[in-house]
Amino acid sequence: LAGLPTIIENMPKSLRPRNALVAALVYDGLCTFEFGITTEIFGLPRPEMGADWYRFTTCAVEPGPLRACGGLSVIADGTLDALQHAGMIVIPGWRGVDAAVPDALVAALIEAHQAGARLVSICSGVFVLAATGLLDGKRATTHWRYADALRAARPAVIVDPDVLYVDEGSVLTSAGSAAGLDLLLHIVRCDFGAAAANKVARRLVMSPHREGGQAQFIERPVPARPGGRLAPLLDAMRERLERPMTIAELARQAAMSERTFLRRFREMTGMTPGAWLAAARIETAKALLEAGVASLEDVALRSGFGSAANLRHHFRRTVGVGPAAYRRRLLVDVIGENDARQDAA
DNA sequence: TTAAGGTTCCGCCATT
DNA sequence: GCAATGGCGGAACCTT
Repeated sequence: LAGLPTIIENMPKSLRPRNALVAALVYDGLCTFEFGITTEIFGLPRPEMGADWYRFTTCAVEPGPLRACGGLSVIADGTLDALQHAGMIVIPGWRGVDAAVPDALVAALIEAHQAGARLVSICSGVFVLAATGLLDGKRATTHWRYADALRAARPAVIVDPDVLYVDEGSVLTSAGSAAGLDLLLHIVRCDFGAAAANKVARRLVMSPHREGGQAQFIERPVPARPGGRLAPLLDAMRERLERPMTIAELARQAAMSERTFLRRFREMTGMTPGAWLAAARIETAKALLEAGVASLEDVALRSGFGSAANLRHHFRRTVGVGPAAYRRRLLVDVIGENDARQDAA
């Protein structure tokens, strides 16, 4: 990543945001976490990203100091009038799924959208976006708990509760709270390329791209008696993924027969032990590849796949590309653009 | 990529 | 009578 500033400097204009000003909405009952991640991605000084990086401002929906979750008071930079200058408007979680959206806010968002602004909602912020009518006929997502409420509030919106975010071009929506980070990183990836998104993700100490949808985070009923017995074993399995584990050994540790262990495991996790181990090992392998571990044999041994051939087999089947291709893809988007332009020159 | 041996998973049924 | 458990056998999958 040493050459990142140069790469960004030479980046084609099509990859750059047309208008770098990001405006975050602030209102009474503001969700502090979602406002915070918006600030973290777009509001922190990042001189290493070059002069074209986002500029950040906040716009108050209502006058005066506003209350945010956690007892904070917030004074915004400007009012709704400032939205007309923004290239992107971020709407953190709204104060309630049934809370009315002020007419002035709806009008300001529609006007900004017509002027070319991208509208981005996190979690229940989608209810503000839906009120504008700009989501009608489009796919959108929100926290899985609010999916039915969104369908009821705006039947014309195609609600997909099983994804982390939906990009419909000029309107983008994300699932609950932390999925907002995935959407904001996706926006950075679209605007500045994969290497820039990876760099921001690394500074956040998070994965640059999470696979899978919300279903994996929806609570499953856990049987009170046997489920509790397996929880320590799952922790132990996570801590020694690099070692081979047999069903017989795991069942013995859980003090159950193999047959009962398989039943209890599926009830608790929704997966078989083999599938659970494979998924956990794939995530470990991805982290090792992203961290720059050199040989695939080493990645395979440290993630528990035993051999590079076995790692390739599972990785390709789960992720869709081989581990080497996955590692290359972390940088190829931006560097490839740069190389192609140099070739053309 | 393929093949073969080993392992896992699950339906079924008997037992507790 | 019901629910939980455990063994068996075969198909599917994994590993080398």
